Amino acid sequence: MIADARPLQPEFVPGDVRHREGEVDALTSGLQPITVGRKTEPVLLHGPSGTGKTCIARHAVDRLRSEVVDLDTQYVNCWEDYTRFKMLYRVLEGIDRALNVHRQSTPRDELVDRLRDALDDPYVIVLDEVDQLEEKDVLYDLYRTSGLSLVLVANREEELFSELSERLVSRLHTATRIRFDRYGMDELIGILEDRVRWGLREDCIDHEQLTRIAEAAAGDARIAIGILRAAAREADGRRVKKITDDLIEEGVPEAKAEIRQKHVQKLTEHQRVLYDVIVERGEIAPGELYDVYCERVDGPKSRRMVRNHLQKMQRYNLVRAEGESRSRTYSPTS
DNA sequence: CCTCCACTGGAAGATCGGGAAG
DNA sequence: CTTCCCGATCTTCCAGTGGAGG
Repeated sequence: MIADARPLQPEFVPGDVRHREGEVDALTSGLQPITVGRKTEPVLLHGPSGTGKTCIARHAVDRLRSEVVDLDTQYVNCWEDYTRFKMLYRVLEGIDRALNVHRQSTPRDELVDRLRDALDDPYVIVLDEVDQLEEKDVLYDLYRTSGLSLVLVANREEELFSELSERLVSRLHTATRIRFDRYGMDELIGILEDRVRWGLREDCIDHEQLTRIAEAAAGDARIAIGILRAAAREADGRRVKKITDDLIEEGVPEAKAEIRQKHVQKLTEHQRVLYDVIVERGEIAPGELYDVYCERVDGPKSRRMVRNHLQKMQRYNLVRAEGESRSRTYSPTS
């Protein structure tokens, strides 16, 4: 059934992006100055997840690189590299200047200095999930670096700006902002059709089934593709030739579980224990959660640290917190 | 209404680990 | 070798919040 698995992968960037022509044009013209060797004002892409922000950022940058000689580019996911140090390290990696910085004990601004010294060619950085950055001020350091062009990707614009310092907000005022809305049904089906054509053998899925997937995905292309991938994989496993409604129905929770599983793997031992307890109990009060956690673990951390862990798991969308202060309970996200 | 107290999240400072400088 | 430095992690302290119960 699966002829080519790549178009079904979440990271896949199609050579030609569907239904986002306007956004692509806006981004391309925002990056226009680079083609004549100048740096650009930052471009901010914002909108819900699965609306193509990352995809289009990568697509536009790829295309730019084919037009401009000596253009350096780098993609950084700030969810994974969320500290100042890690993020800057990745940025330096993009121009091969990360060598010899394997140490953490690099003087505070050495990384920024090194970046400024090293830049002679124009450099475009895509900062994905930029709202996950712990220390947003590092954006200001990047902003002030000449020759550096920033493409920022965030879920919610207002939330991002509320966490930025005064000077950054005023700087980013001039930024090109491009808003992404959820895909409509027809758009989502169109995206799925492409992936089916590129990735699956012919006639293994009908328009009706694609419609079902699009419905279940609620405008989120990443989930839609995830469902398609899960269903196709399962069909291969069972050696059937067609994707049926049953397979899609099973694919829905699997696609969501897959995203969750990725995050669970990144948890530390202590975080994992907390997560397991919350999943077992379904819903649990903070005090009880802490008691159970202490019983299960050698050398339990302080309550405060546990709260940090719980916050992190909320960011990862693994755990939901409901209520304030005394009435707070934690539960797993379904 | 008032008081109690479990709970939250910010701030400050202690501690650890690893690499650099002396 | 020791000392210093830095980021990461963790603890301690605390003001603020809001439900429970006089």
